[in-house]
Amino acid sequence: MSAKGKAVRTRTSSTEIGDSIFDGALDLLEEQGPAGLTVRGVAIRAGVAPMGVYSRFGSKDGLIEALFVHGFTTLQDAIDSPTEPDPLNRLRAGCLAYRHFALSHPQLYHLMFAQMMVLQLSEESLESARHSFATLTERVSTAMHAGELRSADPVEVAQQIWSAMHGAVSLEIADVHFAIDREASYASMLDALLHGLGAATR
Amino acid sequence: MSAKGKAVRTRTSSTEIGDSIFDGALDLLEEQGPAGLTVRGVAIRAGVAPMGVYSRFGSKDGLIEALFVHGFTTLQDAIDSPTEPDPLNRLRAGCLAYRHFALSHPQLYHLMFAQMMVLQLSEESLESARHSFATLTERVSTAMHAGELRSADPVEVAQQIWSAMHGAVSLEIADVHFAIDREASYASMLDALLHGLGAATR
DNA sequence: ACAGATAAAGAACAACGTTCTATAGGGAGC
DNA sequence: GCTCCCTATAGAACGTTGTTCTTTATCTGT
Repeated sequence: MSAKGKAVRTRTSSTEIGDSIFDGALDLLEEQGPAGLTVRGVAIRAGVAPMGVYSRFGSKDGLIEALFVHGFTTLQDAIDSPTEPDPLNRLRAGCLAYRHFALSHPQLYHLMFAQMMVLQLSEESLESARHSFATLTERVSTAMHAGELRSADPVEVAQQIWSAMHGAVSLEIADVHFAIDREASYASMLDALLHGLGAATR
Repeated sequence: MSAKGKAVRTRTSSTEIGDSIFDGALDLLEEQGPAGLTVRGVAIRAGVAPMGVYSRFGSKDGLIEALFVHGFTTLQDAIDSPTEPDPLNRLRAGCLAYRHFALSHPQLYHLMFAQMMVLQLSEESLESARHSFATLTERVSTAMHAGELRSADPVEVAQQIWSAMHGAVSLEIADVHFAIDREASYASMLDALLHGLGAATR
């Protein structure tokens, strides 16, 4: 309050706004799910005005799109991070890391795939999803060349593996999972599929 | 308009309102996706007042829950409908019917799983999801008893199959599918998994 | 036929995403 | 350092949404 009784406007340094909003959105999303992602809620969390979402991300959808890209970029890193010398083991470890990412960020993972049917996504954003798929395909291809998986179109095989992983973690984070040991169930499904694709029994 | 210039209220027979709203919601959902599912939009489509959603379904969420139950009930029928004499073939046909259902009702399928992470669902509604899973488990169990799948906990195995199916169709209806022949890709993944679970090579 | 309960229609309210208006930060020029 | 102007920030207003409240018509029981 100023000496004249008028409210004093505070103003955030413009270099911090984008990050504050993005971090606030990420936090609110995991804490409250998609219902927590309101423009006002994010702005309050970030300590800025709601208009900041529009100047920085263009719209609420733009903010969601930024979360989408961040999610796929992080997912790609997860698939890519294992460094086992054996190609099949490296692929498998990447698949385990996939689940770990999803379970560590359940709401973000859910948003990434849910928004594909909802949001009008830019080519650039879709590219981030494609990159994570390409990383998986590359790992599959390497295991094929090493003779550890039956030779086939690596894209087709990667699609199958991705489908299985996505289905498993989606049901798991939604708590629609009736198996007792969820981690073992995921590993077992993965091994059954890899075996069906030509891997030696694990 | 009455002779006195006052609008004449029309009133729908109460036995029709619930069905009109539900059918309107189902149509709008498939035509426009979740964004089309507004209370006013559904009411207009059904030719009733928005308040009808509340008296019949309790809330917008209640309407969505009715769609959820309808979806899972229909999905269960799809899994259950094949009558092939051979248990493994019957299971496999049910899995193909699963995909057919999802592709025929992409938005409904998406809503069914998306809402699991969003909606506070009644025990009754969750039971409809469990019933469709139980049907799949039963089919798995029968194939095991016939010696066509390796003996294991049928729940665990059904969970794996469901995960793979769910992942595959989810990515397919979201158009995140890089394989050339999607139907063949699904069948191939299914067969690889069933083979890994003990089925003779198809 | 009449009365009362209930649910249907229509209006109003609070919260939402978005756009508009007022204000302050930051950079350029002197 | 000071002034001016542009831009982005905060705050307010607007249209749409889900929901609740009020009015009105249907339905049931006597």
